[in-house]
Amino acid sequence: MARKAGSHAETTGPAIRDAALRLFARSGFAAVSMREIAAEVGLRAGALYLYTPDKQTLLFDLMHNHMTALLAAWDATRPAVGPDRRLEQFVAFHIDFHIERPDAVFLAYMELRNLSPENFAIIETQRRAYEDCLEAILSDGQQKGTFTIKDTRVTTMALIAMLTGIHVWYRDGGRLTPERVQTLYKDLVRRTVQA
Amino acid sequence: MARKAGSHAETTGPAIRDAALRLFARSGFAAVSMREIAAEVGLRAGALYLYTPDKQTLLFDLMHNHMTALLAAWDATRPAVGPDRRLEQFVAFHIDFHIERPDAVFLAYMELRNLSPENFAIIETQRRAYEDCLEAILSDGQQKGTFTIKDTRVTTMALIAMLTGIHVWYRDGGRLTPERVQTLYKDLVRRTVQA
DNA sequence: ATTCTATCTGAACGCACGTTCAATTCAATT
DNA sequence: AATTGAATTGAACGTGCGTTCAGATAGAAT
Repeated sequence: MARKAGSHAETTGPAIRDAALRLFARSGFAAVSMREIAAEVGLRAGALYLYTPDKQTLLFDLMHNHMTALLAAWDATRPAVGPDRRLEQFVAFHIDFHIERPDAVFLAYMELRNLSPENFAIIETQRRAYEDCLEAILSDGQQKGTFTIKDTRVTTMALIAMLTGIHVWYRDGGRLTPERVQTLYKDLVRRTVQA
Repeated sequence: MARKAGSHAETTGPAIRDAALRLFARSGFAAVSMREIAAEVGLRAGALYLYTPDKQTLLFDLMHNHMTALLAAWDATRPAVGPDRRLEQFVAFHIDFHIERPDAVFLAYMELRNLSPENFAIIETQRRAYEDCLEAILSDGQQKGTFTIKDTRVTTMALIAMLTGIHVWYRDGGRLTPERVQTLYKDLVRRTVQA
C-alpha cells in the first residue's frame, strides 16, 4: 500500500541524509560510523538500511545531490548580458551557493577519495561540467576582447580555487558579511581577467 | 651503545615515513592501516612501533616536518628588493616548493581533521605563520603604494587558495612545465594586486 | 665461539566496524 | 478488537583495526 502523506518514512530519509552530511563534513567519511549517524536521528544502525543500501551509496548520494543542484541552479540563472556582467554573476552565484551549504561543499571537495571508482567518475564529470561553465564565460570574454587571458584553462582553475577557498576562512557572523565577500571577490576576479 | 653510521635504523625510520606519506596521500589517513605501511617497507606491523609511538604521531610528524621545512625554506630566501619583486619571489617559491612535494601538500591540506586537538593547534599556528609571510608582502606593497588592495587578509587567503589549488590539476609531464605555471601565476597574482 | 643488543616477528588482545535478519513494535485499516 | 504490514530493534556475523609483548633473529663486539 502506498504511504500516506506525512508518514514517518517521508521525513526519516532526509533526516538521515542531513545527519550524515553534518557528521561526514565534521569528522570525515571514514571516521563516522553508521551507529553514530543512526544515533543522531534516534535510530539504531540496522534501521538505516531501510533508507540506503550501504554507507558508500549514502556518501555518493550526498555528493551527487549537491553537484546536481549546483549545476541545475547555474543553468537556471538568466544569463546576464556581456562577459563582464556574466562573470560577476558567476562569482555572486558561486559565493551564495557555497556559503549556504558549507557542509556539502566540504564533502564535495574532501571526500572524492572515498568514492568507489564508478561513483568518482560521475562526480568528476559533474565537477568538470561546472568548471566548464566558468571557462565558457572566460573564453567568450577573451574572444570579444572584454578580457585579456593568457591561458583560459589555468585561469579557470585558479579562479575556481580562489572562490572555493572561501570556505576555509568564511564563518557566518564573522568580520565580513556575505555581501562584502561578494564585492571583494568580484573585484579580485575582475582584475584577474581585465583587458 | 651508539648506532654506527649506515646501520639499519638510520634508513628504516625515513623509509617508513616515506611510505606512510605516500599511502596517506593516496588513500587518506583513516583508510591506511599500520599493516599496509609496514608491508610497503618489508616489515610487520609491530616493527613500526620501534620508530613511532603510534599512528597519530606518525601523521603529525609528517605534517609538522612539512610545515617546518616550508617556513624554514621561505625564511632562507634572500628577500628581493621591493614588494613587486618580493611577491614574484613568493609565487615562484610557493609553486616550486609545492610542485616538488605533492604528497606532503595533499596531507597538509586534507588531514587536519585527523590530528588530535593539540597537534592540530600546532599545525594551524604554522599555517597561519605562512599566510602571514604573504600578508606581510601585501601590506608592505599597499603601504608603499606599489599595490592597491581593498582587504589585505581576504586577498592573502584568496591568493594562497589560488596558488595551493595548483595541486588539484598540475601533473608532472603534463601540458605545462613548472616554469610556464610560474609565469602564468605570477601574472595572475600581479594583476590581483596591481595599483 | 660466545655474548650482547638492537631489530623484528607472530600471535594475541580488546574493540569497533558495516551489514544482516528473525523477532518485535506500532500505527493505520478493517 | 482484530488484522495487517511497514518500521524498527537487538543480537549476531565476520572482519580488520591499533597496539602490545614474549620470544626469535642476526650482526657486531669480545
